[in-house]
Amino acid sequence: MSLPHALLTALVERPGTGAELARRFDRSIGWFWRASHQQIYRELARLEAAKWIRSAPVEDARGRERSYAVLAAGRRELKRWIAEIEDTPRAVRDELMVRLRAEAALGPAGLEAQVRRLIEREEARLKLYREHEQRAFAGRVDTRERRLQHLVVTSGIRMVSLRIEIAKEALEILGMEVGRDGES
Amino acid sequence: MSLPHALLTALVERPGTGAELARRFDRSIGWFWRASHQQIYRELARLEAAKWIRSAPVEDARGRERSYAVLAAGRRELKRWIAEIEDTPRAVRDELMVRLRAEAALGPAGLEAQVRRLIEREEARLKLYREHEQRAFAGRVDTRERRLQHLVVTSGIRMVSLRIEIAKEALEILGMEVGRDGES
DNA sequence: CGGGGCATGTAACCTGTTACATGATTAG
DNA sequence: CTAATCATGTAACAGGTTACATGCCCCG
Repeated sequence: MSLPHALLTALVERPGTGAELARRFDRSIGWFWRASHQQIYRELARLEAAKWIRSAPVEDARGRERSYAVLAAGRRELKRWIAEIEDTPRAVRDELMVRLRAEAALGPAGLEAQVRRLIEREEARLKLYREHEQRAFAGRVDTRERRLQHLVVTSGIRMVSLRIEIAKEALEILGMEVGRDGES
Repeated sequence: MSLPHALLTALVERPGTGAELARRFDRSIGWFWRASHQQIYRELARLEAAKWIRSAPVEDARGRERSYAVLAAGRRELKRWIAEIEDTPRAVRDELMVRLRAEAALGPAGLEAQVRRLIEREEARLKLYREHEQRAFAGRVDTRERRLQHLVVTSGIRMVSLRIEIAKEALEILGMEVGRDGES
C-alpha cells in the first residue's frame, strides 16, 4: 500500500494543505497514484497521529486551513519504505482489456464508441503530460534528482502513448465484419 | 467495477468450477484483472443470486465441486456492460513510480536492489506471456474474434516490455553518484 | 447580506486482502 | 492409515468510493 508514502513524498517535496495536495495529486503525483480528497484527509490524520507529519493552521487563512510538513520520523519511514521488499506483485486493472475479451466472446456489442471516447480522453491526458514535461524540464535534466523526476514524467507519457496505440488497433479490429478475414 | 464481468466473460468462454476459474485467472484473464480465490467464490455466489449464472454439482466430483455456467440474463448483462459508458477514468497504481519519486526527493535509499528484483519478476512474466502467445495463436489469427483475443495478449506483452524498459533506465540513473552529471 | 464556492471533514458502503476452517481426496 | 493437498468457503479488517455536512470566505 503506497498512499501514505505518496503523501509523504509530496510533503517532502513541499509542505502544503490538504486541498493543495489534492490539487497536486491531480497534476502530477496522482498520475501514478490517484487519491480522492476524502482519502487524502483521512490519511493525513493518520500520518499526524503516527507523528510522521505535523500540521499548523495557515496564517491569514480563510477557514480552518492547515498546512502539513514532514517530521524526521516521517523521512525515516519513507526512506525505509523505498527499499522495502515489495512482495505483492501489484493488482493489475485494465477494463479495456476485459471489455475486448468480452466482445470477442459475445460478438459485436457496441464497444467501438466506447473505445473512441477512451482515445479522446487519453489523448487529452497525453497533451497535458507533454505540456507538463515542457514546462517543468525544458532542457534541464542534469542532476540525479532531476533525471529521476524526468523519468517518472516520460514514463507516464510512454505508458499513455502505448494505451492509445493499442486502443487504435482495437478500433480497426472492432470495425471488421464478423466472419470476414480482413486479409483481402 | 469489472470483476463480475471478467468472470462472466470467462464463463462464456467456457463453463467451469471456482477453482478452475481461479487457475484461469492466473493464466490469462487475470493478466488484466487479478482476483484471489476468495473474491472469486464470493462473486460467483453473487452472480448466482442475481440469476446471471447457475451452478450444478460436478458429476463424479471429489468433494463439493460445482460447475458454473452463464444464463441468458448473464449474457444480456455482459453485452450491456461492454457498451456502458466508463466515466471513472480508472485508478492508476504504479508503486515503482512512487518509489522513484520518493528516492528523488530523499536521495539514495537503496532502491536499486528493489528494481533489480522487479526486473527479474517482470522478465519471468514476459517469458510466460510469450509462451502463451505461441501456444495459443501460432500463426492462426484469422477471425475477428481471434484478432481481438490476440490483441489482448500482445498488449500484455507490450505493456510488460515497456515496464521492463523503464525499470532498466531507472537502474542506470540510480547507479549515478549524487551531484554528478553523468554526461562526462 | 445572500448565494456560491472552497477547505475540511463524516458516514455508509463496497471491494480487496489476510488468516483461518472444513471436508474430501490422493500419495506415500 | 496418516499426511499433504485441494476445493470451497468464513470472518475480520483495511483501503477506496460516494454522498452528504459544515463553516468560512468572497462576489455581487
